[in-house]
Amino acid sequence: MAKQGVTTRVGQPRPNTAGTRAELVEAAITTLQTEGFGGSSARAIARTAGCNQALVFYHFGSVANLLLAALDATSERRMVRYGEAVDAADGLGPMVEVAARIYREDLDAGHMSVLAEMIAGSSSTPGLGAEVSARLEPWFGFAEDATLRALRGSPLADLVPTRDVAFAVVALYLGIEFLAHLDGDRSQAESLFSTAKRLSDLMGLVFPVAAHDGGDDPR
Amino acid sequence: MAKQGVTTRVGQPRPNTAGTRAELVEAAITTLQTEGFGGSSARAIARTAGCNQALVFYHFGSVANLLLAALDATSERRMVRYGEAVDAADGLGPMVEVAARIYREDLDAGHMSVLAEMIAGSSSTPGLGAEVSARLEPWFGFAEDATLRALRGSPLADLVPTRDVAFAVVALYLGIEFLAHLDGDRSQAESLFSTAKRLSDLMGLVFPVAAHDGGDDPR
DNA sequence: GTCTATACTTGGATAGAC
DNA sequence: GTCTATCCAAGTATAGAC
Repeated sequence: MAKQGVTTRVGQPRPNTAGTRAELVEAAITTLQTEGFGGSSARAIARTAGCNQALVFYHFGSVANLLLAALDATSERRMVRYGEAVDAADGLGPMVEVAARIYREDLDAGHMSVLAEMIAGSSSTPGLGAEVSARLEPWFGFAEDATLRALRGSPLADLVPTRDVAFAVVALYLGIEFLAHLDGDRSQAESLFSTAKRLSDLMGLVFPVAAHDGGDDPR
Repeated sequence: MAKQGVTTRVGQPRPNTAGTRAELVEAAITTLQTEGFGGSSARAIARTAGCNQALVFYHFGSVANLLLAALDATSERRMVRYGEAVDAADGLGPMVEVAARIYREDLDAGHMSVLAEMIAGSSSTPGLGAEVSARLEPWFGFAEDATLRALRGSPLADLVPTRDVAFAVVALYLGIEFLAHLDGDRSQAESLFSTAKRLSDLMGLVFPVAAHDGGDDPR
């Protein structure tokens, strides 16, 4: 029925080109970013990957599984990258700067996008919530570590429960991502980060770091 | 085809019972809450409303329009309610208490749920983002007003740009809603609010309020 | 205004040829 | 492993009877 028989490459099976599986994962990532969770069907992802729709089910069993694999892939990459950035930051001011840099880099790379879409889709897909939740756990740990690093040596460290701060930070990042994506406007987030920077500098004056030389308390 | 002809009430048109339109809006709200954006089809909503699927299109033209009407309905209700609560709060501590109370009440009533689902669905539905974004605008204004009220009379008022705080507050609420809904766990949010309360009390000691008699604006 | 019936589309998933 | 073909379910939307 379909016009074929001519020498088109369409319809020709490509034998095991390195890894269709990996290509599908990459395609799932970009499809989640551009079309959202609702637009990430097996057909849409396969189109992006340049392969057949049936391969989604052959390699992953279901669309949801492929999407989770996509989330795993970006998560691992970003976790490594952010770990380095955070390790290089000491104190509140530098950590806020790192946070802003991570935000920008992440917005471009789109990891938060992937995460946000998976969270968004979890409300409508039975069982997905638990899977996504489990994959979110390391990020709370990461944020808690960053919080400890940011407050180390400051009297604030004893006043604020790092677990709560970590939760708030993750929630805030998530909320910012949703809002920024909603109207494509980054400026509000940028403004917020620059204000945060200014306030953290101010905080550094009120609560000087104890660890270094004698910045003794003004009492 | 379907067995009919007997005296079942099924299949009998209910003439203009007060307002099917309003019933559909209510059904859309509960469907968004229980099934999420992806599960809120015309059929699902009509089932909840106990009426026919075709009525969605007769009354609203499209599913998206009905969902937007649902968002409008909850938004208006909650805006009135929160306005009263915020008007009764003066100073940082009381405002944080109000924020926590609003959070709990809202989680039960499910307005944030509806908003979150609409934001979630906006990534996949062309044109929806702009509509939702416009409906979010009043909430930024509301948060900004609450921020002004919370900081009135404190030296912090001159240090903190209220617009940035408002943006952060909305983003944080949104993020918390998504996270709480993901695994059905409220405890992290509760912990965060109680920590916020403790810190705001502490802040009240560091930056004491200048003048305050509960009446007209303290200058 | 409300219902039934239906046309049309898209998507998940499987069977089987290559 | 990859593709074609196909089945089936669910959704949007419209036409027309009541």
